[in-house]
Amino acid sequence: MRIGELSERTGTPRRLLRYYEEQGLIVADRLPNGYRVYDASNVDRVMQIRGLLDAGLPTRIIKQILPCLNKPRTIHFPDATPEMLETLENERDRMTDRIRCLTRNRDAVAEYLDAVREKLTSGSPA
Amino acid sequence: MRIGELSERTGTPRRLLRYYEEQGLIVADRLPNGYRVYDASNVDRVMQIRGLLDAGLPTRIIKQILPCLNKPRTIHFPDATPEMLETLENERDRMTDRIRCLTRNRDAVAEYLDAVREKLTSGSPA
DNA sequence: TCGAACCCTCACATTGATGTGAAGGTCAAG
DNA sequence: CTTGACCTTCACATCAATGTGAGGGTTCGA
Repeated sequence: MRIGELSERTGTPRRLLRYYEEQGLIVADRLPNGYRVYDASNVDRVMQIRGLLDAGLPTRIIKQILPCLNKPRTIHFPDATPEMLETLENERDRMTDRIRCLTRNRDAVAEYLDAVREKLTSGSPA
Repeated sequence: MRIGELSERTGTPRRLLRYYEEQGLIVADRLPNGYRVYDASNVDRVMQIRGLLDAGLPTRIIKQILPCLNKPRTIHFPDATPEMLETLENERDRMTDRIRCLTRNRDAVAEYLDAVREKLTSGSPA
């Protein structure tokens, strides 16, 4: 598929697909005329990238951890340098922290919403 | 306390404390000479703001949800407009999505690290 | 052959969260 | 009174993730 279809399938502007490529997050083959071509695997890939971005990771980190997440079982250890492992461990811990923080605040918001809803249904009965 | 102490206690650059104030996330009293003064409650507040920011929420959303998270039990429903409630519900759901995504990826990273570690300890024994 | 719908690169603009520094006021201690 | 450590505002700089559009090629169907 070409960039337009990938864009539609992932809900991602073409501009960003090119940006992700520029940042080294995805690779695209080229047709003789220069058009980018993608296969189905790129859809998941882009989704994952978007998820990680939305989760707050910057592209330069995503670029580092992506290779580790690709082949779920065929993990080959490409270069696993000590620094890289350290980065990964730090990032894993940061993610855990984020999850905790997010969960705490999400629960607080949810609690508030529940309280409001209760108040509304009891306070001004239908 | 003045801005320097709050900065130290929260690990937040003064610049950002002023920025948060500018964005309406915190309020500061002023001494006659114009210096900002804070009380202890601001420490928690700032921590919470940082957590939410790090979780990926923009200041304009944080500004909206903060009033709901402040007085944990003394929830007063200041203005709880329908739009506001909708924003909150959307945000709660987005946070849930983020948590799911983050957790999935965190686990993948962790799994990778475990696999690498196992390989290392078995492959090249100490 | 023409137009529509693709695609390309290049490059400047914007937004949010920050860094950084200039120019200057305040205040306590030496 | 001066020095140093605070504080103030203002304003420009940066970085990542985006938007946007100009200028131009390709492909395909009417």
